[in-house]
Amino acid sequence: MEETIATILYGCTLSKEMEANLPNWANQRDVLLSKTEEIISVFSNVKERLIINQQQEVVQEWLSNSGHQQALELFHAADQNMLSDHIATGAATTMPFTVHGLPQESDQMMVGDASHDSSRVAAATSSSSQRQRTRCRTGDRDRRTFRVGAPRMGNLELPPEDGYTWRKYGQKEILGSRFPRAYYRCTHQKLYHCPAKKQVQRLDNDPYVFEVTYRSQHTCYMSATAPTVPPPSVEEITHQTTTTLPSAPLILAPPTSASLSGHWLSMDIKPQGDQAGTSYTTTFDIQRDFGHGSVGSLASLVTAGVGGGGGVGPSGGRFGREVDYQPVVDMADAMFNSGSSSNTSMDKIFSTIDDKWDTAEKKE
DNA sequence: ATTATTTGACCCTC
DNA sequence: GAGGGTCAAATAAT
Repeated sequence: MEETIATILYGCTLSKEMEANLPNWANQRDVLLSKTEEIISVFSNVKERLIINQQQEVVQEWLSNSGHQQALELFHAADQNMLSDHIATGAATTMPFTVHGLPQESDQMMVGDASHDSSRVAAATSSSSQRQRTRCRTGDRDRRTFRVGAPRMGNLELPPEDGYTWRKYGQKEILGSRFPRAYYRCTHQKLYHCPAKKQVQRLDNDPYVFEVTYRSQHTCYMSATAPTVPPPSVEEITHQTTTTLPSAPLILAPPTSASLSGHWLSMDIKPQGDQAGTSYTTTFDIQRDFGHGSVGSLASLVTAGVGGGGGVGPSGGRFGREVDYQPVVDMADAMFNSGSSSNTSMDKIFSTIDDKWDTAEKKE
């Protein structure tokens, strides 16, 4: 932990250096890019360390408390990339932690039609054998479906956060499902024309599991509410998405620090439109990010707008009012995973940017 | 006053 | 026409 703190302090030093030299560097894009990437790198490192610690603690605590020998085996299996077998045999039911990761394109690619997704989901969530109609709406082409565990304590209605702020715009009873389906869109839809949406539905046969379907990509990388480490919760490990174009490139890859910083530095936040025709089916298993390997997957996924496996609900919302964008604050915010974004010196530095954005927004 | 949620109605696709 | 998805007015929370 000491090493982590030291890394944080180093990152703070770099940030202060940037703050102090900002007037000089303002016109030196390359320098800004370089420095920003350095800072991002440092804080990404910090974040990974923290995530590792948290996940390990949660897993160990749960295992020690529950005495689930099967889960213990599962955990080790995950560590050895053997989880698919467990899932296939039904062993992987619930795990008290959230695991996000990148699907491997080679992992059990399933050829399917996006339009069949809802049918499949409905069929899976309904005990009845009622056959659902196939649909293929325009927006169905970019869908990624995850199963996310609901918290076992507290408000069972709310799956864990996924780091984004969503605004609920609808709810509908679904034929053959006991529970209604909730529809969410990105809170920043207006500001950034962010097309991201998600649907959340509780499984019929397991009310503790939500099926979350993400549609379209986030174009608002600078979330006002920074990506957060989901609380310890049960998360279905099977992730399923559908594809009409098996050869379509996966867009689940997390943004590189360069790509992210590119967005952040340039403030070039433009609608990227739907990734038309890029929906896909991928079934993949728990990621092997515990204790080793690439641990930044969670943060990366969330940051990338991929919808890293879960979360629902009126996050932000009335419990966390939307704030004006403070790009660099958010950047640091995201890196720190804090969610608070005020009272920093960065505010002053970028207040002009805020003003400009506010003005632009009011013009609309 | 502002922003989010709820919910019935409407639209779109099959 | 059926059913899923979205809109938008009403309502609630802050």
